[in-house]
Amino acid sequence: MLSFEERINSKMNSLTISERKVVEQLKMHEQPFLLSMNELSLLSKVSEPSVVRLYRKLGYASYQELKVALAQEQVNNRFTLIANDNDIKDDDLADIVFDKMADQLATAMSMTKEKINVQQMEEAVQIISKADRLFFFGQGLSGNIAEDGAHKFMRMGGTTIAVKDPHYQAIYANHMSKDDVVIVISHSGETVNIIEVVKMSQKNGAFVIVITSNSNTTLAQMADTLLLTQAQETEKRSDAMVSRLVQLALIDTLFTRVVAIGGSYVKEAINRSRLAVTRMKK
Amino acid sequence: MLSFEERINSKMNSLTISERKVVEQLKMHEQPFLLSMNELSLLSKVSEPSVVRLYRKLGYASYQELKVALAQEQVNNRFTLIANDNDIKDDDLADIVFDKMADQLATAMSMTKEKINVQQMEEAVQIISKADRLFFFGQGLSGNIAEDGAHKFMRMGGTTIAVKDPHYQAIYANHMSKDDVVIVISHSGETVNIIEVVKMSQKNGAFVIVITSNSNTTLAQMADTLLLTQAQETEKRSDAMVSRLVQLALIDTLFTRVVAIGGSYVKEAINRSRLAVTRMKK
DNA sequence: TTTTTTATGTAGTAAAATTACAAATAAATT
DNA sequence: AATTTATTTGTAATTTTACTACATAAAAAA
Repeated sequence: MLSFEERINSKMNSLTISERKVVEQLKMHEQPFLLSMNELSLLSKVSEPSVVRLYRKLGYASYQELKVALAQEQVNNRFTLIANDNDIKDDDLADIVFDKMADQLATAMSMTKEKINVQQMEEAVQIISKADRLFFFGQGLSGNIAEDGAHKFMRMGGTTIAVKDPHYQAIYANHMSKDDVVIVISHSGETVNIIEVVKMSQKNGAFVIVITSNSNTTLAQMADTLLLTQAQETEKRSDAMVSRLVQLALIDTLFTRVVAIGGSYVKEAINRSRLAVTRMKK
Repeated sequence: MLSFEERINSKMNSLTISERKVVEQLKMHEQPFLLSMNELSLLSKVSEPSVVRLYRKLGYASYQELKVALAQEQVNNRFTLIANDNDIKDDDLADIVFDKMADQLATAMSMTKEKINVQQMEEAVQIISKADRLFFFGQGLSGNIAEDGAHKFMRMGGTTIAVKDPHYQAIYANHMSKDDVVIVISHSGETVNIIEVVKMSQKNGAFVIVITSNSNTTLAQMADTLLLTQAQETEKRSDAMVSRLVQLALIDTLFTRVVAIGGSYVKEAINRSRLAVTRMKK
């Protein structure tokens, strides 16, 4: 079903002057779907039949149909408007802050989804599944994400290690082999230590998956598989927070896929891990 | 603005038999916003004035207004329907998995937003701002969230400690004072250790903020400030992942607010922290 | 200039929404 | 049980809205 906007765009040059006046009013008005045909014709300074001819040209069977379409699309426009003014201000109270964050997160998630290369990602899933050892490398705040990821994959029963300390990362990198997989999390993508470590890991044959928020970085270029969060850099104060959440969601996605293709064996292993934790809590 | 559904629910018992027949038809019909009043009255087997009386009772000024509301909410219902089929299947490839996760996350975020008590949360922000020491308690996966939170608040320059080990938590709890604030993260809300630790902290006068996903838990009941993620338990495999992301977003919200009311002094402190990290990376 | 085409409006009609009021039903009072 | 009162519902008339047929005006083509 074509949207009002699309219909206008495709028919604009075949519209008469009077008809364009009506379009003008419809676009101008806050809530055009509340206007009667009479009101609309008065506002547009044209006759009612001109209004009729317009919506017929646009492919609506009745004035009601036009109004319904406008009402439904208004909802979408409203969402877009909110999403555009989602900069967090100092005098926004907690609920507003949270709401704006939700908006930014939703946007970031859909932008990230656009950038996903399914083939590459599924290939990465295969490689993780067959990996001898799985390393999560991250420093600072990204270190927490690394730990979170490791914590999850650990439950599958394989060798999974999170490394936050740059020296330890270097040591591990020096002893990698071709059956090892490294998942590197970096917000900036330019941390010198990490770049060195990745270089060394790859030299030793390890497969490197990079999760970062910018494709124009040294780290991104080196990746065997690159997982990008966000396509646009908006320089908002909350950007780092949001991209962190998206990074976690990406790791969750990897995990979900690895479990899915792993079959019953893997699922049982995870179940055993869960039971082990539950037992301990008693 | 109340939704049609909400209006019905709040007015249902004050509706007459004829009026309920109309509601019945509106709910039944695929596209009720395309019905004329005459059609609707015929379908409902009542007179037209009965239809008028119904929408007046529901607070709509005209039949057109009711139709517009129904048309707009139909869009939402459509989204909800899509959102309801977002169970992640084993044969969903990575991009689909990620997409469904984004959907679930968006739903969870908006459900959480509904549950936010602004006054209480802003009060918590004030208390955190004035706190002598700030503790983040969490075990297992929630421990990573605790560390993430601590990492962030730490940059403000105060005393901020993440504690993942139950024994350490117990020790800290025993030495709390009335100027201490504890933020407890727990998915289940029933972890025995954590409950004991919270009890002890409160006994010593500490203020306890609980972040969990269910209000019917022991931990939730004990909270001085309760931050709930999700209102509804759907028992999906991905629920834990999603609620973890929402928990992080809640902590980000707290942090954003604390920084906002802290003014220039706090912002400078954070800036110094950032520079310190940047310098180290060179 | 005349003819043809295109654009627009006038006036009337049909349909839809709304109102005033009365009939019917149910509840309360005597 | 009868009468009054209140509530619910519908009938019929009125107003408003959407739509149509046709005429006029303006523009383009012959």
